[in-house]
Amino acid sequence: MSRFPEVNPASILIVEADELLAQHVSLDLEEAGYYSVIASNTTSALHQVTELQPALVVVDRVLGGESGLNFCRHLRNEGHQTPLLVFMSRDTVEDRVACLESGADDYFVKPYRTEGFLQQVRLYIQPDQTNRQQLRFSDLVLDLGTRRVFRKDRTIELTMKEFELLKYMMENPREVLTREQILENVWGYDFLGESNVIEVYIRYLRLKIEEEGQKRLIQTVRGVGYVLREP
Amino acid sequence: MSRFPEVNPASILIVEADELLAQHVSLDLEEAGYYSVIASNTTSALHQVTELQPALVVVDRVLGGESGLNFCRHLRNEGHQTPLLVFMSRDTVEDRVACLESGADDYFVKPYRTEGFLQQVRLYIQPDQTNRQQLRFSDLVLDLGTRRVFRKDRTIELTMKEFELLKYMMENPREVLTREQILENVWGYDFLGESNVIEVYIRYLRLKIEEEGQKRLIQTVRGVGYVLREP
DNA sequence: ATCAGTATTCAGGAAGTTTTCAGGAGAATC
DNA sequence: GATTCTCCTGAAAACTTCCTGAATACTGAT
Repeated sequence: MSRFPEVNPASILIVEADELLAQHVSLDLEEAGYYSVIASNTTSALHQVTELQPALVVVDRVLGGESGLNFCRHLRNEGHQTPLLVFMSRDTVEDRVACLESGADDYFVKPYRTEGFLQQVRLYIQPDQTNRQQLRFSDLVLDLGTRRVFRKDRTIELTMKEFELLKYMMENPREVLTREQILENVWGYDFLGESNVIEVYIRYLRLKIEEEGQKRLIQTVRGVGYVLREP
Repeated sequence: MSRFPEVNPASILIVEADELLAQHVSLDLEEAGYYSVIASNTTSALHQVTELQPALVVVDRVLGGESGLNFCRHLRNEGHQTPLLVFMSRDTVEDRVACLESGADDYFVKPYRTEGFLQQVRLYIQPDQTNRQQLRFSDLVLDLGTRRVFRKDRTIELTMKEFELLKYMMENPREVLTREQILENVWGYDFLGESNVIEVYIRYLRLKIEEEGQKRLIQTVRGVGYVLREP
């Protein structure tokens, strides 16, 4: 178990089709100490809102064909209370009204000034949302509350043993864990049987969290065990 | 076993663009019995943190264009738990808060007083991190936890026998080891077969750790055996 | 020049790991 | 209580990597 308190920044979802702008916003937010995730369309965004449960959502009014305001309405209709900020290109009275009517909490105009934007963000982030119990490693997030994992925009469901194993590894990142250690900590055995449970479960985890040519995070250390480590 | 008891000082990473200051901090730390490594930019620093796994990281808030605090945040987001100390030029309430919010554990103000600085360092170096088992010889670091070797900026993976052999040699630096000793300690044989395993493995090690015209550390002592010694 | 000691190369076998599969335990549903 | 489903776990085959001895080339001392 970690001796150092985990810093658990609040997550913010950016719903933006313009990739460059999205990256820009993301950097600003990370610089301010938040953890941000980008969704480029409303389908993905909707998924993220329900799964990741961000503390705040930033939506562009125009999402390449789709309407950001419709997205806001949809979220509100579904009962989501997450604070919503809307990016706009123009700033007329009608625009403002349309924004707020769609369920958004606030809006701001592109091009935005970083400092003003961050002030607004701070205003809407709920302080207690920042303390969700999560373990992070690289682009992997393990939510201890919902017992789920996120990687990129995928949500991964884990079974009991898979979860325990990944949790143990994420509590000891970059440390080579021997089979003995794993068996003892995850299975509670204090002997080394001739079973290959560990191998099988490592495989399950790899299948789930290393889909489609993503970089391998669970590495084999031949003759010793396994490590969670970036390639 | 070596006549000179191997001390195992904790490694400290200094992330500082100002070379003079970096050297100064480094000297202070080495005088206090620590092993220090300097990184002049965040890219290099990130690499060192993941590979060398220092017991403590000292970061300057200003890194010639880059932000030290962003570096702290980045580390925390990636799941690193290493204690972080931040150098600051000013000391306002906002500065302190910004530091701590970035995930740093503590801060101190330039110009620093050596004694106070060292006290803080001692405070944050965890006793069991001090024992992050590493063997060092010249610019070679053997990490017993991750079972890897670092030389300069390179990370080298070793196989089981290579690791055991290098470990044995690094436990007995500057000592000429006979083939008998090596066979007994690394292979567990108490007889001298007519095999040339040792030669072959010495070669493997040389290939891996003496890349590209670096100085030869594993020397042959004709008629006797091998030594780990600087040229 | 000779020769013992060392370096290099290589290929087969040993050891370790991945993958697949099937049966059984236990929970959930009807 | 029966049925279905998911999850867990051993066994075995397929695969990969590492280890090792043998054969050959090189080196330095006398």
